[in-house]
Amino acid sequence: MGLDDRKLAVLRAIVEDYVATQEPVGSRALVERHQLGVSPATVRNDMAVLEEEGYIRQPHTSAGRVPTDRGYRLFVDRLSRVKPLSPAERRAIERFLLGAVDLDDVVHRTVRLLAQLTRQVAVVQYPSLARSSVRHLELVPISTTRLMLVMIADTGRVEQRLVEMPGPIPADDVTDLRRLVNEKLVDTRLSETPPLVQALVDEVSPDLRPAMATLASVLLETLVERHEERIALAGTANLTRGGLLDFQGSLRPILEALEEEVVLLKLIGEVEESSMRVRIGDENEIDNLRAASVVSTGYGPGSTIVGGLGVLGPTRMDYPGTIATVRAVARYVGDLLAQN
Amino acid sequence: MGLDDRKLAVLRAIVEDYVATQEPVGSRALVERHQLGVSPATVRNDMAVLEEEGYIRQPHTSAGRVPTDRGYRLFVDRLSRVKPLSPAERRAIERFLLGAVDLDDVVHRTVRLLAQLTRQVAVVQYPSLARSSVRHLELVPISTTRLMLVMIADTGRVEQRLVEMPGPIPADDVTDLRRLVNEKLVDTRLSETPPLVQALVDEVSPDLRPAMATLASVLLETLVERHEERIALAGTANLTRGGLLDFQGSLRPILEALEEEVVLLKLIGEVEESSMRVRIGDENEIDNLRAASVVSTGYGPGSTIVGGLGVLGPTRMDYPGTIATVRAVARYVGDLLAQN
DNA sequence: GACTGGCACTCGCTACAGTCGAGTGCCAGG
DNA sequence: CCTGGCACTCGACTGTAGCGAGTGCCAGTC
Repeated sequence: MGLDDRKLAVLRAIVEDYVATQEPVGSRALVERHQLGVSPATVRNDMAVLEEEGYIRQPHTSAGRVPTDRGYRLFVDRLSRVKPLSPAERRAIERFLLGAVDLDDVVHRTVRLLAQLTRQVAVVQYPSLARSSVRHLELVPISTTRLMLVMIADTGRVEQRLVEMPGPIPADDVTDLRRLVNEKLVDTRLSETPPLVQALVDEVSPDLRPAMATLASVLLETLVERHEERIALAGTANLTRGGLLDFQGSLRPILEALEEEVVLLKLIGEVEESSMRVRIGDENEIDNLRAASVVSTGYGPGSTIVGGLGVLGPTRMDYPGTIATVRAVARYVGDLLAQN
Repeated sequence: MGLDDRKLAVLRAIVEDYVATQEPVGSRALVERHQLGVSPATVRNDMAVLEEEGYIRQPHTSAGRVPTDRGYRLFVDRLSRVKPLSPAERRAIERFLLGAVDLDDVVHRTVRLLAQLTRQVAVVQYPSLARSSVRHLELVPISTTRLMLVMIADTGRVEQRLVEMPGPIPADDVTDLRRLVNEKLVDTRLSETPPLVQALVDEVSPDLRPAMATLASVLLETLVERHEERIALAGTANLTRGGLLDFQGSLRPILEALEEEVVLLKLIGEVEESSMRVRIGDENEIDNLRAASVVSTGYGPGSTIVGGLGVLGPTRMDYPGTIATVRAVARYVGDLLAQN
C-alpha cells in the first residue's frame, strides 16, 4: 500500500510536533498547527492507515499518536528537510576548536562541543591506530631492563607502553633498535605492520634478536591485536533532560552501555566511508540501547577516515538538527587534522 | 546535653537499619531487630531526644525516623565498627590489579574495581605531576619547526605536548636541548621546577636560547601552571540503584558535577596525608553534591602520596564497608606503584 | 470517490471520600 | 527511669465519579 503525499505530510507533522512537545499529538492539534488543508476527520483516517502500517501508534486508546521507530526511520529517510546550521552555531564550532593545542585537546573540545550543541551525549573516537601511520617510534630507557616505547602517529596520537626486556640492555643497543624500527616502520599503516615487524625480528643481528623479539611482541600485541582504541565521552547529564519519559523510565541500561568501551566503539567506530549513520531505537544491535538513537559519522583529514564521532539521545530527537550538527563538527575536526 | 550510651546505640541501630532497608525505621522494628533490652516506648523517648539534637528526623509526622547528615557524621566518627574485608574481596582486589601492565592500565583497573566493590561511582586521580619527579624528557622532531615533548615521570605517568618552535631547528640542536633539559630536570619534583627551568634558559648558549625559551614556556605552562591532572571515572550506572530515592529524585546535578574535572579534583585531589576523608551530604562544598557523600583518601608508594581516589554515593551508604574498601584499594595500588 | 461534520464511545487523569495501619507523643503506674 | 496503654496523626491505598481529549464510524455533501 502506497502512502500518498498527504499521509506523508501527516507523518512528518506528527514527528515534528511530537519532538517539539513531547506529547502525543491528536488530529485537531495537527490541523491547527500545520497547513494541511483538510479537516481533523480526514487526518484521522490518514492516521488510521499510518498506524496500520506501523509508522505511528497510540500509547492509550484515547490518546494522540506517537511515532514508532519505523516512523522515525521513514521520516529520516524521506521526510526531513535539511536544517542548515545557524551562523551562531558555526561560530561556536570555530571558536571552540580554534584554540586546540594538542590531539588530546582537540578530542576533548570536540566531544564537549558536540554535547553542548546537540544537548545529548557525545562520543568521539580518537583517531584509530589501525588507520594511522607511524610517524616516529621512540625508545626511552627506564631502567637497565626496561624501555618505554613511545609511538607517535601521523594523526597526532601518542601511545606509550612499558617494555620489560629479557635482559639488561646497553645504551648502544637501544640506539640500534630505535634506528631499526624507525627505518622499517615509519610511514607504514599499523594495520599493515605485522609482517614488517616479523621481518624485523628475522633480519636483525643475532645479539639484538631477543630484545627485538620482545619489542616486536609488545608492538603487535598492544597496537595491533588488541587495537588500542580510545574514546571520549561527554554530556551524560543530558540524559536526564525530558524527565524520565525518554528511555522508558530507566537510565540504568544506557549508563551501563556507555561505560563499556567496546559498546561505544561499536556505536561510532565502525565507519568505512564518511557517510552519516542513523540508528533508531530497535535498529541498535545493543540491547541496552533499544530505547535510544545514535547519529554517527566518520571524520578525518580530507576524505580519509581516521575515526568516528556521534551522539546518542532519545529516539524522540531532533534528527535533522542533530544530523546537521554532527556532520558539521566532523567536517571541522577533519579540517583541523588536515592542517597538521 | 550528653547522649548516653543507649541513645548512641539507638542512633547506630537506626543508621544500620536505614542503610539496609532504605525505609524509615520505627521504634518497634528497632527493638525487634536489635538487642536493646528496652521497650519501644523507651526507644521513642530516646528518639525524641535524638531528633531534638538534630541527628535524626521524620519524613512525615507518622513515619519512622531517618538519619540526618549530622547523624551520619556522628555515626562515622564514633559509632561505626570497622568492617574487615572478606577474603573474597581481598582476592578480588589482588586478582584485578595483578595483571596491570601500565600506569594507564593500573588506573583503569583500579577505578573499575572500586566501582564494582562498593557499587558506587568511583574516581581515581592519576598520579599528580606536581607530586612526581621527572624521570626522563624526550624530544622528538615532528617537522622542521615542531617538536614533540614527551615527559616520563617516576610514577609512570607519560605526558606529551606539541611544541611549535620559533624557527627551523636542526637535529644537533635537538640533541643538545634534550641533553640539557635532562641534565637539569631529571629527578626534580615538578612543583619545584619553575626556577630551574628559568635558569636553563638563562644559562644556555645564545643560539639555542629562543628554542629553549619556547620549550621552557611549554613546560611551565602545561605541566606546572595549569597542572595537568587526569581523572578516571567508573560506575556511574550505580547512581541509578536505589530507584530515585537517593539523590532526592534527580541525577542531573550529580551527573553534571561528575563531568567537571575541576570538581572531581576538588573531591579527591586535595589530600595531604594518607588519612581517610569522609564528606557527608551538606558538608560537600560543591552545591550539586549536597545529596551525596564522598569517601576518599590519598594513595602512593610507601607513605608518600601521589594522588587521590575515592567513591561517591548516596548519603545513605554503608560507610564502614565503603571506608574499608577504599582504604584497602588505596593500599594495594600504593604497593603496586612501589614495585616500579 | 474523497472529504467533512456529527456523534457515540473509550479511557486516562484528577479530585474526593473513606479505610487502614504504622508510628508517634504523652501519661499514669510500677 | 522504664513500661504499657491510649488517643492521635497522616501517608498509602482503594473506589467512585466527572471531565475531556481523542478516536472510529457513519451518513451526508461536493
